[in-house]
Amino acid sequence: MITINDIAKMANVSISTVSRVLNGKGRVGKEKREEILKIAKELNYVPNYHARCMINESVFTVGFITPDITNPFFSELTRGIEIGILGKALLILMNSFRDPKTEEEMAERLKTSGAKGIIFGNSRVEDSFVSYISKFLPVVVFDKEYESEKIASVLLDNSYGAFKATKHLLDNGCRNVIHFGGTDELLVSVQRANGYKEAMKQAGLTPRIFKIGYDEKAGYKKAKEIVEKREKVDGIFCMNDLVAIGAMKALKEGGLKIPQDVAIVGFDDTNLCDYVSPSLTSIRQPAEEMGKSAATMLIDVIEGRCNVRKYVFSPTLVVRESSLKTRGQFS
Amino acid sequence: MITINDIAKMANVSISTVSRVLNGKGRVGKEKREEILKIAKELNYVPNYHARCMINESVFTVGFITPDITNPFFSELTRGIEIGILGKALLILMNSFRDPKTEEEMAERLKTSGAKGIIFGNSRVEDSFVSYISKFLPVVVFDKEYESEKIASVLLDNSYGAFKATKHLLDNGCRNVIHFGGTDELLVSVQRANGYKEAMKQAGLTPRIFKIGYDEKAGYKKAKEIVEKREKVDGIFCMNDLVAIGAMKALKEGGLKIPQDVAIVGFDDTNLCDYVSPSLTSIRQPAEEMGKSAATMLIDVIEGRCNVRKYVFSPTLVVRESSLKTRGQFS
DNA sequence: ATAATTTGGTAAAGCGTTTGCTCAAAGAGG
DNA sequence: CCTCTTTGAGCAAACGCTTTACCAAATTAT
Repeated sequence: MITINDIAKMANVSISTVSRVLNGKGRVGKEKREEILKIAKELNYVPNYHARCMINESVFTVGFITPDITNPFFSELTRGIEIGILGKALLILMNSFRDPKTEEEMAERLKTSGAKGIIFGNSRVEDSFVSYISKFLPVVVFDKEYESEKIASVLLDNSYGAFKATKHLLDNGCRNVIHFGGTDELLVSVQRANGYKEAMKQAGLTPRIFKIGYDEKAGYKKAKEIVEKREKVDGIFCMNDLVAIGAMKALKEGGLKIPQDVAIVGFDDTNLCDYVSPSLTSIRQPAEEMGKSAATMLIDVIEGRCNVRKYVFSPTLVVRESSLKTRGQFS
Repeated sequence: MITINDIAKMANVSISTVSRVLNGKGRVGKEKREEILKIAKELNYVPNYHARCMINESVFTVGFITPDITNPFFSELTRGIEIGILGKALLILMNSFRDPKTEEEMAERLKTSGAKGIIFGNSRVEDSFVSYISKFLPVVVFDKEYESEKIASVLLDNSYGAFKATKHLLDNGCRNVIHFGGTDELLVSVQRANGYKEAMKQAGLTPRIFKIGYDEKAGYKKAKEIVEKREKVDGIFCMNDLVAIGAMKALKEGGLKIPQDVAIVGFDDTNLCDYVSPSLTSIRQPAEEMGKSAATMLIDVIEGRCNVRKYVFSPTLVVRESSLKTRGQFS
């Protein structure tokens, strides 16, 4: 590795002179300046990042722990975060595959690796761990709120979104609406299940919830089962778009028409919704915006401009073909 | 920030003793050891990463510059890379949105930020820039090969893949097969277009290539145009799955049946293929494997175990419904 | 001509860790 | 009782860089 010292020797000047030239500070004669610049270039000199960091902390890194980057919702979120921190920090991406143990290890890793902040995307880590890690560096958490001053949140009213989705199915003539949800360890799952239950209750119907998971495979598998058992189902509210897409495949394979036989609503409103057929009605989370907010909030805290501690976003219903039973029947 | 020095003062020992305790090296009396450990814990001490890096470079970072993390192919690739570097390094993810200027800036940024290596995912940076940056730190490039010893490659035989795809469409009875490709700046686009041309030529047909882009929108827009102009087209080979999915939507909206009226083949074999309808025939790139290879190759170079400089993967055709014209007609 | 200021440059003090060397005290062996 | 080894702990250098205090020469003002 070539250092500022090597350059100094070559140019027959002191290291401080070299440093001044390289940083454009102080006054150095023109000839020496150019000489030094030339040598630095020739030697492909790159200032040592870590040495630099020890003095002035210019560019730092923040970590984003995501359950599954393959899910378009999270990739959009990631993009938002990237935009939010642009120029301020570097983003370290980590994929936990939804394993809480892995998430903890990753956070620990970030902590010992000089990261200046962590964003938890929709994670299953225990509250106690979040509190613990927040003692060391600022934290932003998606979809979960904490007492502590040190922990910022980006929230979406999930139960309201789920309520809307379910209500929409009911309003469109569905009576036997079931819910494909995630596991109870994930708060988001619980909230969405609650919204669904509430809507069913208000309509005087009994909710049926299947806790199946978060991806296409899970949706496909369960829907397949339901088709084979010929269960009486005319609407499914899925906890996310991937599950919905998986379910749609199974239903179609079973010869059922969407939305005429079974209407479907997803969650997240990923860009896929437009491109599956029938296009998928979904509850929109403004992923990119949410990511951006998380990032700016984190940067603010890191740079000592602590103010906002919470962002709340509203879900909106985006109606597409997969849920329009009535119109579907007559068109 | 709390340092080893603070602990030393509190415990009335020298900093070297503290360091020894914390690192489990050297011999320190039991009482002092426990005292020091206790104080460190109470103070939430975290060793300064950068100071540490200046002495022994344990955990380092590598950067991955991806054109579009939203594309499932790249998120799978990313996952592969993550798996490949697990435990060795941290991954810094950067999204260039396919802008070569941005890509250069990002690489420069990584360079000055102490990253130990860079992976370029399917990028449009100029060769000269890759050569330049490879002087500073090891580089792995997807889909492009270089002379230099310092630049490793992960390759896929794109033109063969495209050839297979086109051949498959022709074998299934298509005559008017067109190609939705990317722009010429991206080598992958050129290679796939070439494979397509070759297959058409062998069949005695004239190729028609539209250079449209890389996402659903691009595919949708162009297909819409073609539908509206009522062009004579019975097969489309798309440069990637997203384009294919966009095209499928436009065709369906135009009342055309897939595959009966128009057969479609994509590229990448992302997990979406199974879930669109009709399911999408595609050319498989083993994304996760490729990512893993890139990562291990990079780590090998960084850690001085330089050996492999190139990985070549083979594309395979994965047949699904969207291309089976003949069978489609009779089933 | 002298004092005041500008200009060009050096030397040294950190930043937080790790580690080789030194040294004292304590225990073991003769 | 003296030497030899082991154990415990400190000093100081090193990692590569920035920054500040400081000095000398050159320029300008008085």
